[in-house]
Amino acid sequence: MNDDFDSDTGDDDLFSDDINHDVPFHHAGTLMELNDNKAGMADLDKEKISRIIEEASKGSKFYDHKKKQQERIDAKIADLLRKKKAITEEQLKNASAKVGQIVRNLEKSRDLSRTFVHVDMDAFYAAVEMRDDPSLRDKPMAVGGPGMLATSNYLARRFGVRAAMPGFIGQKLCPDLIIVPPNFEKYRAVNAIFSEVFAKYDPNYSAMSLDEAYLDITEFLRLDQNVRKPSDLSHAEEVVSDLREEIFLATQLTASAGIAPNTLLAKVCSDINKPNGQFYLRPERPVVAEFVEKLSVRKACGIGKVTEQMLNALGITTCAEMFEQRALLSLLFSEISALSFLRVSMGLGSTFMGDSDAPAKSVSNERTFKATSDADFLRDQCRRLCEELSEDLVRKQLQAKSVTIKLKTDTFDVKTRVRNLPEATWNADVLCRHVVPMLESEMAPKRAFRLMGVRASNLCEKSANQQSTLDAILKQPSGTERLCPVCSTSLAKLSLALVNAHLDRCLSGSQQDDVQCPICSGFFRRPEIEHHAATCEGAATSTTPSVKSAPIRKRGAAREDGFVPRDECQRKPKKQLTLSAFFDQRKSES
DNA sequence: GATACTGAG
DNA sequence: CTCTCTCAGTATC
Ligand SMILES: Nc1ccn([C@H]2C[C@H](O)[C@@H](COP(=O)(O)OP(=O)(O)OP(=O)(O)O)O2)c(=O)n1
Ligand SMILES: [Mg+2]
Repeated sequence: MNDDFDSDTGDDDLFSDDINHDVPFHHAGTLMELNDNKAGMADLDKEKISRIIEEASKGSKFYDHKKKQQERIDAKIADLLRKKKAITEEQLKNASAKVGQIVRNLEKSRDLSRTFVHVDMDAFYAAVEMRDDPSLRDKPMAVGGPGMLATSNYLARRFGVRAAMPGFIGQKLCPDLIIVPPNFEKYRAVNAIFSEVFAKYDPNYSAMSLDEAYLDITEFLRLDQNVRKPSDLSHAEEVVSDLREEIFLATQLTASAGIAPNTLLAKVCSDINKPNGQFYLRPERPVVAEFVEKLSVRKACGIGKVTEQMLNALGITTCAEMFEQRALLSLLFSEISALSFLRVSMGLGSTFMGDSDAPAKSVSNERTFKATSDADFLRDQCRRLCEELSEDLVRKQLQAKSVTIKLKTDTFDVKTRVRNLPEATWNADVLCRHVVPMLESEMAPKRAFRLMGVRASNLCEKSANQQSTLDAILKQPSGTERLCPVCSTSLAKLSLALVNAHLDRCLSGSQQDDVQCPICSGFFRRPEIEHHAATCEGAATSTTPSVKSAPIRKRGAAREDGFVPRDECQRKPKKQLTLSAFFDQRKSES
């Protein structure tokens, strides 16, 4: 075991200047200039920040919930420490031997041959808003609403204003804080622009969100023949500097980047010289070892607030300490967790690109509202969530075999209930018929909810085969009226949800005579529903969103339990095609 | 298999 | 007044 990971690291200061290459740009008077005013007159220190936050939240239901949550974590930690106490020398010795073997294997698998870059836009949403409204540039601002902030600019961060903080608390920390509502379409458009830059450096880049991506530039470096001025910078640093410059020229926004031999390290590195900087970690084992040694475990992607607390309780703060305790950790945590801790502490990370086109495993839709126990309101909310989810499923050409309802009480306690469906579906009515009973069994006169959500999982994709038939349908001249391919009823005036409901029912060959109107929940005979629904919908959309009372649901005959006719979405490869064709049509119209 | 928990952005 | 939303993976029973 003398080949332990940290056994041969030198004493050189590997963070000295010749290794830590910070490469800022020097655009005169651009965004994001932190007037580095010293012991900030306006700045708030940590004490003051937490005091204000504390005062703003004390006594609230949210605060109480957080407290209870923390108590559960403390109990878990106490458990962990008890478990640790019970471990014998003998067990530790055995574990140590086992882990030693794993360490050797991991070490053998270490690959320093590839160059990964993690690119992360600086204060992304806020930077876009500042770019487009110069009056915001020298002011503390955040993007979001009074209830929640998505991010803040760097000036606001000095006051402690951060992402995932409610806006009203942000304003207590910083009375001059300007809160701008988000423009997601804009961020998507900006993302599309700099994504083209990513693609030039790695056509296989992997986007993690609208503002960050991993690139493997190994290949690019091999092919890059650009002649550059002599400099202290490595080839990789030059290239990444170019990349960031290109992003800036294309968007007027700055990005930060980390360059390292794997994605885990690249991500950590992108944070080091943020904003508008980059950090290069040389692909040499001792350099990586030294780097990781001092690294706080919290910096590793996957180790969050809770795990950090647990590790801290074991006396582990840095990755070096985590490596020292590897045998103990293998006894206290699951195999998966222990292995991931070990990899982090050795500075090992992924050296290949994640599947960016991996199929989705779930699709969900949830909404927070004013806490209520009103049954009609909740059922109505539930139905809307199902309808919206259904549209999403159709758009993505996915059907669900399981559906989950999520409820959050006014005290912030969350409950989820799943139900497996007899047949995969994307039909809003079907989803709804399964979800509503789950909702009802959780409702109690006393209990008020502040959030409801519906999730589709166990997804199956509609086949490409079906997709092609759909294309044929779409080729119809745009002037022609859209008819239901099964019953030939005109569908021109119906909304996406209604067309969905109609087609699904028609295509399923359902024998059911009663059809429930998705708007008013009333039941109608098949030939009448389309006309009714069109008018009903017109009325509904013109009224305020918070319609308290939908008409009472009358239920004719049998089948309370949301039973789905067996052939609802079975068979009919061809007809399903038709269905999706319709939706694509509608989508391109709107 | 169902539900809760953790983490990310 | 006012503490998000979506998705993935893991833990626990
Ligand atoms: N809880 C969160 C965290 C982030 N975001 C959004 C807003 C951010 O602009 C964007 C990118 O997230 P980052 O963590 O990269 O944060 P920023 O880009 O805003 O700042 P930084 O400069 O620290 O990267 O994602 C969000 O909506 N909700
Ligand atoms: Mg960012």
